[in-house]
Formats: sequence, structure tokens, C-alpha cells
Amino acid sequence: MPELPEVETVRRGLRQAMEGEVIERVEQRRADLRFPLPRGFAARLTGRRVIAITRRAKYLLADLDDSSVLIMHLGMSGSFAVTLPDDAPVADGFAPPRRVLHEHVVFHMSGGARIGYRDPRRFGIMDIASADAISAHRLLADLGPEPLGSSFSAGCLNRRLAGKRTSIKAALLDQRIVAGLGNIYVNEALFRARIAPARPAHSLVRRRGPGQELSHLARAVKSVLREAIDAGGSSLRDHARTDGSLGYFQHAFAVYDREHGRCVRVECGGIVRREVQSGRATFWCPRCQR
DNA sequence: AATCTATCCTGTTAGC
DNA sequence: TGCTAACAGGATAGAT
Repeated sequence: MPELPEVETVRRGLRQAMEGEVIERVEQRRADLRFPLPRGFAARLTGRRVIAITRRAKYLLADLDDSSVLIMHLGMSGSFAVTLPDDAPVADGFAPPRRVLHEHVVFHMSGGARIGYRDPRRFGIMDIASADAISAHRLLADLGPEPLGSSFSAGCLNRRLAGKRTSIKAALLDQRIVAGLGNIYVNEALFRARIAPARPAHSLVRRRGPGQELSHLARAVKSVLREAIDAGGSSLRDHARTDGSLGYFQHAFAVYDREHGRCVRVECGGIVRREVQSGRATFWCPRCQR
């Protein structure tokens, strides 16, 4: 589920509960998620103080006080739930704590927070790496620029899309070109930029530097991600903030999951279409996206 | 080299 | 109501 805005929302929640605190205990309830958890996973984290929770693309990174880094990816269905000591249910004796289904890892923090990682489909990832080699880690090494960073721009797209014969939609989903977009936000950004998803990527490239289309596109990517972060992400099925509250950017979708809907540009009058493009649902307004 | 396809896994939902 | 099939926000190994 989670794309960059959802991961960023989760990061902000984890900061509250983890930064500056010591991981006092780790419960590991299965040996693997998408990949096997590293050897000695719980032992290597126990007693470590969390210096910072950062994000690279859709990866969450917990910098620890021994120069190691806990790398976490939510895959399609991963979520974190933070329970603070104050949240403890009043002892009325009628609500025994029910074991959460598909909760695979639990961190118990020195401040009393309980942080449960739940991931029904188990496409998520956890790994521990050394801080000095973090950007060379196999999961992070090939990632393109952060779309909200200063290195991502129309000029950057102009260079990276040159000669790409694949569709602009597939290109934006490629984490090597720009890192953090997924299916929802690619659809939304292309709508904002009024670019048809099936356009060959190279057809947007201009020899002498980025043209209007890529300028619009770079701006659209940034604006849709910023607005989604401000809304706490999009809650379709799995995504919730770490306190359980829902994001609400799904109400702002212009095209995603709006097949047969009227184009939100009222003067357009087009009808949103859905088509499967390289195996993924694509939504767009054929009238204003060209 | 670039680009597609199938696949990991489970839960939800659309359709019969 | 109950069953089955299709589909889901990701990423990648392997085929072409």
C-alpha cells in the first residue's frame, strides 16, 4: 500500500515513540517477511538507543547508537501501531488484549511505547546494516532522487527519461528514475500535469533542456506528494497513522479509482477511464491528458 | 541494455 | 447467503 506520503506519515509517528529511546525488548514472531530477517535480529537491536528515524524513498531507517541502521520497508500491507502506556485500557476486566493477527515484530521502548509491525502479505522488509555503508546497501543503492528533494527537477527528468521507450507511467514507477512514487501518485501526478500515461517517456524529453511538459510534471509530482503528506497519506485498506487515525488524501483523488467519474476539471467534461497498463490499473482523463 | 511477465502472500470485494 | 475469481498501494528475478 504505502507510497512515499504514507511512509513519511509513518515516519513522523515512529519518531515520537522511538527517537531518543532505547529498544528494551524485541519480539520476533516469524523468521521471515519478504526475506529472512537477519541473524540475531532481536539481539542486535536490544539495548540500542534510536538516534533518528529517517526515510529514503519508501524505506524507513532507524539510526542506532552503535552505528548500525535498522532498515524497514512496508511492502504492500505493512503498518506500525504505536501504543503508549497512557493508552492502556482501563481495567474493567472485560477486554482481554486480543492478539493482533499478522503482527510479526514488536518493539518495546524504554519510554513505555509498544510498537507493533503488522504485515498480512509479508511483502515488507527488515534488515540491519552498517551506517557507513548505508547508501551502498543493495536495497538502497539503485534508488533515484528523492522527489521532494532539490535534486529532483524537470532537468533531472529530462536527463533520466532520455531514450526511454517505455511509457511515462512505467518510468515514474521505476524507483531508479525517481524514488518513492507508486501507482496512486503516478496516476495523480500525470493527471495534474495533463500528460497521458501511455506516452512514451522519451516523447517528453527536449534536447535543449526540459520543456513545459516535464516542468509541469516535476511540479505535479512535488505538489501531489506534499498535499498527500499534509493529509496524512491515503487510507484505502491498510494505511493508518501509527496512532490508528486515518489519512484522508483519498478524498482528493482526481482520477485514481474514479473510473467512469466526471473529470474534476469541470470545464473539461471528460470521463475518467481505467485501463491495465503493464499489469497495473491506470486511471486518466483522455480528454485533458495528452 | 531495456523492458516486460510472473511471482511472492493474504484479505477484500465484485459477480455469479 | 455463499462461493469463486479477480484484484490490491511493491519490488524483483528471470525471460525476451
